[in-house]
Amino acid sequence: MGFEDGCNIGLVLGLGFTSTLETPSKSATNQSPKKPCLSFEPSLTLGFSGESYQVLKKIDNIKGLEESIGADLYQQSSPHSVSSFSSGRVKRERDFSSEEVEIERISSRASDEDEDGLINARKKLRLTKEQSALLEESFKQHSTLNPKQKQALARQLNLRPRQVEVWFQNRRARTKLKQTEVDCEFLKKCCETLTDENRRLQKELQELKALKLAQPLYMQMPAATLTMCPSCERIGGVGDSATKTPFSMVPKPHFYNPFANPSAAC
DNA sequence: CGGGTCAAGCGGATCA
DNA sequence: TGATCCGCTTGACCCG
Repeated sequence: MGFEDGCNIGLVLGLGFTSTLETPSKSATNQSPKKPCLSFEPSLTLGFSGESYQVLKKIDNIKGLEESIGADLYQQSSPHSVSSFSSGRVKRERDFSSEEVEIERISSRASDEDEDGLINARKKLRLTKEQSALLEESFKQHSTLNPKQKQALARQLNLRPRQVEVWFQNRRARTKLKQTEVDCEFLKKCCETLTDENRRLQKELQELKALKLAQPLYMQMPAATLTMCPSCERIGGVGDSATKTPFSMVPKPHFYNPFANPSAAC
């Protein structure tokens, strides 16, 4: 990655992020408090495709079936019934309550056979605009759901609770991925800045070294130990440089030219 | 046809 | 021990 290439400068970066994360309100959820809610809000857009239209049509077609089964099996009418794609894989029944398993069992009956007579064809569910919008709205309020919220949302959206749960999981994953990309870009810029700074300091060091070689021998001492004034040849202490000594340590690694700073204090 | 998107499955970790 | 989360992956679908 380019980031690693750019960092090959012998510097150590220590960076943290605080401003991009915000703690979600826990009042309406019983989820783990350790989860940060990212303020980043990538937009999700779902276009209407022919498939979506088909899904809606199929939903309409099974409305009557839903009513005949009963209100407690509301999910049966959900798009899942059109997209109940077990695809031959082992069903993950531990994610379902007994009610959900029953719903799954019944809905599979309605979905495993489509009009083409295909059995167990895994079809991809595309959420409608309305479903996505409502899920997004709910996600803005809290990025995790407690079981009651999940149930309510599923009922509202005509989806299975499991589908709502999956949508939230994938949504969190997308948010995290997006935030990681943002962090990566930020670190790249930091790395570039530090590279430039390092280059500048190296150049300054070279200039200092060249200047030092050009000086007379008695001046070729480290600035930190240079305590004798070259003009009056008085020895000054290191500790009281602010008041008495003609030479003092430079607090910052800025260019120090002894010729431009003659022993005016003498 | 290849790559992107996204719903969903699976396995492991964590927690009450 | 069950519920839930996350990371990784799969597979269907869409698009240029």
